[in-house]
Amino acid sequence: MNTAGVLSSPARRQALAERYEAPELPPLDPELLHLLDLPADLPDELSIAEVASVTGLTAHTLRYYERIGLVEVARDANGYRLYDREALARVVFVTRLRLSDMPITTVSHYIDLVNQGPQTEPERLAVMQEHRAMIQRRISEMTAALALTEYKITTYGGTCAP
Amino acid sequence: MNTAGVLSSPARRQALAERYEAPELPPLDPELLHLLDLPADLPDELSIAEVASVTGLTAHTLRYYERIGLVEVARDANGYRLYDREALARVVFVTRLRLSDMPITTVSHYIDLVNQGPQTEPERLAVMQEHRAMIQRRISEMTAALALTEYKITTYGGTCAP
DNA sequence: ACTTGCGTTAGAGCGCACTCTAACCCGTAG
DNA sequence: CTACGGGTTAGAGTGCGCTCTAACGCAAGT
Repeated sequence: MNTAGVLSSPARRQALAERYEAPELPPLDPELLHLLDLPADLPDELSIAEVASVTGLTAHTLRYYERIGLVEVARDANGYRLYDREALARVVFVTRLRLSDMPITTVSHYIDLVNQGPQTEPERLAVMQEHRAMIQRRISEMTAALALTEYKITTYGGTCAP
Repeated sequence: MNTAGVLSSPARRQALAERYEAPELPPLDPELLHLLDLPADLPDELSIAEVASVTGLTAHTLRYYERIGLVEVARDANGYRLYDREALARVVFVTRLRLSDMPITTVSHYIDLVNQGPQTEPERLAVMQEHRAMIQRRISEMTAALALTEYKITTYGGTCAP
């Protein structure tokens, strides 16, 4: 069994950090895409700092997600959080939904549905279908905005006219 | 010269609304895309309610944009706002940048640069180039999220695993 | 023994972008 | 005359999603 000491050993954290640490670019959003291919050879149980490293979220945010019921996390003998594979998977899943601007209330609702069992599958499907529509709308807005921006760039300088 | 009475005549507002009114769908975002092809035959001066109709913003938001210096708007004899073509163009421009998630501070900075004259063109270009990069990042995030969502939809129900 | 560094909690605070309120003004319709 | 439907202002309030603070616990190093 892991103790808090082992989990937070500098060597281990170092190793994790070297392999998986989020590039600490500008704020939170940008390169979080690296989440989309998390390696499969992570330890079975991670400390909060390690999950933070791997996901790019802060420990504060991870605690917040647990507080509002997005994920359940086990504790060790000292009361420290131990993220197992399932908990990590949840966090990653939530992060991906958040990255596509799904409101936290909706994420929360979806997770409640999953927790309620398989009879909620039709509703989950509906949630995802609605979310897909939203993403598609957002992508076309962004594409239009990209066109405007390209136009401003190629015409240089540019005014405030649309 | 237009009086407030004429500007806010129900008939005129009705006519504008019929032709241009924003579809009042869910919240603000969704179909604001119709902004991307504003008709060219609008009156020369619009009241705040008319600009609200045409752009889909609320009058509150339009006043807010003026307050924080995103646009200057003339007044009639009664102190009512009169949006001329230039003011409308600004509002539309700001709205498009906002739709692509440019923070208001950045919009504001860009507009300050425009107001400062042509010698700021290089910096404006830089702002737009950075914005383009952000949009591209956002589009690829959304595309990845779309793929995840499609996957969840096709595999039906779905768990919270990533 | 004490400092360092990680963790814990409850709860307060913050930044953003609106959004709304209260009190008031003006012109037309009934 | 008065009610109504527009407009005005300064300034307060809201909802979201974190983000931080304060006070504390444990254990390993010097």
